Amino acid sequence: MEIIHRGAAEIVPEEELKQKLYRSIKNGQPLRIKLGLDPTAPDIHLGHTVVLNKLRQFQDIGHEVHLIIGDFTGRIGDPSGKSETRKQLTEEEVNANAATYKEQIFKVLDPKKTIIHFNSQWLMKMNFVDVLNLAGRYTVARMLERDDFAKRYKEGLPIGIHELMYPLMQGYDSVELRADVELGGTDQKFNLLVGRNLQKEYGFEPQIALMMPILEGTDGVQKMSKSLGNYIGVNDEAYDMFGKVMSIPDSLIVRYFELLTRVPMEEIKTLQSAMEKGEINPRDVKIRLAKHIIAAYHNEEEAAKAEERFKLVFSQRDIPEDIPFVQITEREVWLPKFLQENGMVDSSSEGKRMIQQGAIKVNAVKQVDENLVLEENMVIQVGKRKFIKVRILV
RNA sequence: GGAGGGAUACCCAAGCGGCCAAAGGGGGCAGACUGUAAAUCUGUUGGCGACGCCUUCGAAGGUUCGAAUCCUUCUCCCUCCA
Repeated sequence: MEIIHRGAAEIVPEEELKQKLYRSIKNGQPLRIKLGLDPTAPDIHLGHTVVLNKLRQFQDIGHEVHLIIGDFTGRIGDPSGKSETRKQLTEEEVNANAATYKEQIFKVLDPKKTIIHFNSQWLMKMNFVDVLNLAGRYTVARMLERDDFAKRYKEGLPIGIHELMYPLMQGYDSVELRADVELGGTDQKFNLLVGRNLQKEYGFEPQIALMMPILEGTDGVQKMSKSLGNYIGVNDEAYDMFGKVMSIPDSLIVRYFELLTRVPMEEIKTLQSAMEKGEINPRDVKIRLAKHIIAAYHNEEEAAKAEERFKLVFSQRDIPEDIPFVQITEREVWLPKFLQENGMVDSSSEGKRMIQQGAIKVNAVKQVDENLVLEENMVIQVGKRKFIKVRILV
């Protein structure tokens, strides 16, 4: 129970979960833990892993994870809301995304205890009678309890009938699955509870809703998301990951430890109080955090290497060893263009700006001239973290 | 169905015939300080081998030597009335 509690934002109702766990232990029957996935975003980042980690913990104590890929909604397209019409996905796209998902998700989950479903399996088969039957089990008033519906209704903004159906579809997945527990972010609370109610309506044992907090991104304010550019992807390079973790604000350190690592809570608490008392530099705690995270998605060795390189580049302001080479044939170059061609800046105008602002270094010396004669093994640096090394082709 | 108001760069928001590649703020990027933290200060924020040229102010036309600014049509959004 303590394991399950860690990091959880809310468990509804907690008492029932205890009973289910107890019963499971007694009769050796694993619980069915559900998580729904959107088939449109195949790039998993640490924000997603908050929930995945919790699933993993369930697996570790013997339970069974059921992932539902929401290919049905993805395939019919969601015409709702202001956000421009979501594009319909073809079957191939859905499958391709699902494959990517698996590859990334199994960095956290145990494949042996994971079962993947597609909700089109049952939703596609329903006819209008079935749909009405489902819809008849819920009322508009209850649907309007949901925050964003309530708000829109009050403000006289449009709510599509089909939008009212989405929670029902998701909830129906739980019915089909006979889910014991459904996980989701706190933003999913309403949907998870609809699932619970529908199960009751259909005469099954209702699921427990377990909400995990929404993780803040590296900026420390907004939720982690790819479009905001404040994410750390599970497929990120080890060194990159290290840098991103190091750039999070101090206020997030403990949270990240709790939600993203397997470090025991007592240890985290010790670190926290040590930081508060000033006995330990938050930076060093962050280094530990970064190593834990990288070890989870790469390995210990990579983590150590990343740390070493990080210290070299940032603490000692030195040039790292393993810089990518660019092969060139012309020795005399106009730097703004050269930087652009090698992906160091977006445009030559930006390149010029960078030079003016003193952001460009050649062999660790600030470069002020736009023209440059390249030499073998010359190291060109943009900003703090972008390096390339010159190799001349004859 | 009728009457008004609006659409400006990544976001918010000024501009209302030339001085507008477009004020200000936010965000981003870079520099200083640092611990690639926070806070602070500074610079920068369409493209182009560039004291000039090209594309941008919802879309398409038009007036004018000259338009983000005026006119016409269209699209979308908001407010009020029915």
